[in-house]
Amino acid sequence: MSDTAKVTLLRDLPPARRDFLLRRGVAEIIPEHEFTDLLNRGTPARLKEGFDPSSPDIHLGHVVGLRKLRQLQELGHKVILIVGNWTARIGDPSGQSATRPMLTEAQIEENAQTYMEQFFRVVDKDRTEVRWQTEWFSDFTLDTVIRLTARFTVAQILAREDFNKRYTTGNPISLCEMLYPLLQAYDSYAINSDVEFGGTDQKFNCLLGRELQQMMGQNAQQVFFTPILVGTDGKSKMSKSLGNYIGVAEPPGQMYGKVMSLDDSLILDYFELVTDVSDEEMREMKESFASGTANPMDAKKRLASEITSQFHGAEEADQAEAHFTRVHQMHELPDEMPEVFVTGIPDGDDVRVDLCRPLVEGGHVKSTSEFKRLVAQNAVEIDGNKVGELTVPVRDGSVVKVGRRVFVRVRLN
RNA sequence: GGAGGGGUGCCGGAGUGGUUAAUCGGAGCAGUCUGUAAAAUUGCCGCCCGUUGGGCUUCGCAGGUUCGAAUCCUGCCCCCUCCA
Repeated sequence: MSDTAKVTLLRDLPPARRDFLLRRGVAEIIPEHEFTDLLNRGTPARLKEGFDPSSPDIHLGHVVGLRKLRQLQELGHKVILIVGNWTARIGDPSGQSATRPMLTEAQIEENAQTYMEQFFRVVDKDRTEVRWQTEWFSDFTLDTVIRLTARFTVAQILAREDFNKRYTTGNPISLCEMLYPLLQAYDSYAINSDVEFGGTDQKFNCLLGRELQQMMGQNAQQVFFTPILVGTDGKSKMSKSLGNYIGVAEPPGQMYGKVMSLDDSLILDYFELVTDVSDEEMREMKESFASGTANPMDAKKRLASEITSQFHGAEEADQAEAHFTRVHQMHELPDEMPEVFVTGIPDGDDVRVDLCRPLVEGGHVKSTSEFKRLVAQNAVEIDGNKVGELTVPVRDGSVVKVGRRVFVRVRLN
């Protein structure tokens, strides 16, 4: 590990850039003056980010912090990615519903690989050190655990807001869960972290890391909090369990579409947290929305395009936009669509076919019942005409539209 | 160890013998409308069937009572609260 890598000092950056780094998409830096000192030190800082490989998908909510890591890497700093394969194995017992099945090592390994693949779509792999928790937790003895837990008090742990709320409302908290912040704190010690990154909801865990490091004779890490991104429901934090997320691995069309379905009120937040669009531009947008001189839809298309191109490149983003404009705004057919092969009974110029089975088998419709419902709801069109029955006349090349998003071209066998 | 409460569909949460495939809310899907896969509004929302009807499988698990059970009985598993 060499510290000889070139590091760009914070004070050498143009003020605008410095400001962008320290203000844009930042909730809080603790303590801020130490952080700026660190960035002026001239040697690579060790920036810690951890994850549990219990679920492999990264979404835009994570991206807020990952973008910061990336920006700091560009100055020459180093990211230490911690794979929480030990904490994931213990399993997070939160949630009153039945015991969560323990992940096998193979599953954890698989999740971790997927996660990292997605992680490195934002963060520079060459400036990242990947460390697995097993490195330090595997040979922990009961003795070590006791000595670790002896450093903290129940009151300290209960000070954490969510524990506190659960405790006072009589909801269960398992001992295991109380151990969780300690383990995360220990990670900071194990890798000698300079700064830990996380959303504001990680405040307690990260600050505990500071304390533990100090107790154990290390420099206390600083903590860099990024704001919580609101999910596609417009209300709650973006999270996988709530299903209100936009994943970084989603196909471009879907990603673009999901952004377009965001509530207008979220547009500026998203610009701020997950794009590089300048503050001035954002200010202009805000004014134009207020004065009614601009259509939020146009800003949202810009947003969707910015986000999509970050993960899929400009070309894919343009295609996604073209598709969106064409299909959802102009109500025309997409350029490309999957094909289904059918056989049917000749009927004049047409052929009568039962579309249900091929569509279900092709995965375009969930079930037969679902298809029937759709037909009954006037949601199925063939070549632009609504159909009200299950067996329908088609010809080779006919386009079947099911609902708003599914387009399929019919091929006769 | 003692006392009490509870396990319902993707989630939350009603329902305590029949008209309940199961109120309601959220999520999801669809129609209309539109400035967009926004908003609003209406409908759908277990699976299957040549389908204004029929079949099958659902209310922790396994049996039982009954013409009939998510609802009653027995056993088992799991969760929570309080006391110790």
